[in-house]
Amino acid sequence: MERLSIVYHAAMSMSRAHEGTESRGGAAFLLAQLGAHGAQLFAQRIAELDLTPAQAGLLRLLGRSPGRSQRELADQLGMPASRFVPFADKLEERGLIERRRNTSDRRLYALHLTDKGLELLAELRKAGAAHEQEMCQGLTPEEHRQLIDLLGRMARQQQLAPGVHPGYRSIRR
Amino acid sequence: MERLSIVYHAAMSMSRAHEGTESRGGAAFLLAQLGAHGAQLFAQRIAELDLTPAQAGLLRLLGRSPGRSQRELADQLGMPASRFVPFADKLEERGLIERRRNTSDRRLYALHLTDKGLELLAELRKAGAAHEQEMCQGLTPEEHRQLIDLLGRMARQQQLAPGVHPGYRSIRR
DNA sequence: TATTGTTATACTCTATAACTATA
DNA sequence: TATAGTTATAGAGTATAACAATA
Repeated sequence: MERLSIVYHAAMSMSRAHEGTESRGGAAFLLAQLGAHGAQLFAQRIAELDLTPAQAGLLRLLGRSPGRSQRELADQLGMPASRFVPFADKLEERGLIERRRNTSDRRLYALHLTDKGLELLAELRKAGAAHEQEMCQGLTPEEHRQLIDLLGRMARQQQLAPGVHPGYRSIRR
Repeated sequence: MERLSIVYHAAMSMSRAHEGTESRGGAAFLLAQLGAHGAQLFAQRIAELDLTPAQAGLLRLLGRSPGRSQRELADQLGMPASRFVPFADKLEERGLIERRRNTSDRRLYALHLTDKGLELLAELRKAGAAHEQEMCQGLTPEEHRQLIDLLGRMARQQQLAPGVHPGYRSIRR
């Protein structure tokens, strides 16, 4: 594997020799650039579902672990509880999520997806798969796997929680 | 406080349980996650130089191509001209850049780095190199080259301009 | 008349903190 | 007394658009 990728890298360097040796910066800059670009594309894509990235994040979160309290969810999405309330209100008005009172501790709401919310989450996953294709269309399947491996290890090494990223705050609709 | 530690332990036990085979999402999600994370780290790092990411972007831009007009620069940084004025004002007050009237077309200002600005740009480049190291410390040198190659090709395929990324707008100080 | 740079204003976000109800 | 959820408010940040100077 290691030897193969070295050979591959050398081959690509040669094939790129024609196209000039433009410097696009280091990995960190490229990550920021591609990450922001991809987030923009994804935001545009899910706008067709009338969703913002933060709303999509909440739907995904509820799909994986339903019944969480608003405060837990707000923390995980990186927003203050006071902002979470009107944020959840909109989704509730659209019939995508519902608040259920916790019977043992009546201060807490447990948030759940409705059937309609589940359907939209399925649409969202299709959009995510299409987005992945769009972003990685320049890579071979093997390179695609390689990239996911490298990025996954970096994410773990940076102690990033799987499935939650700190950029929801800054992406506008 | 109590709540935070519960969340923390839950997250840690999750990531430990699935270590190795944990799904961290596709490449697009990892790019967004790592890009946002890296941008945050970088913002913290250059805050020691009393710079925001957007300010750093302008200094780098002027380092590569001095003498541009404010409007050109505002467009490239993705901000309206009306916001660019007070933005450049601050850097001018700090003696990092200067506005020079274009003699042939007296409507235009040509923006240049001062000597002090050039010195700070050198510091900025050191910070950038250290940041690159911090982000990629989990990779071997060969893997690092591989990653830059893959990302660079993706960036070109997505028609992203080298050295400018669309995220300056959304990153806060 | 068009364009660069500038200023003013109105608007959107956002966080802080006060408030209620439950514990 | 402490916490979940909610509401109110004040402040920051922003874009829109009007303005002045020059072409």
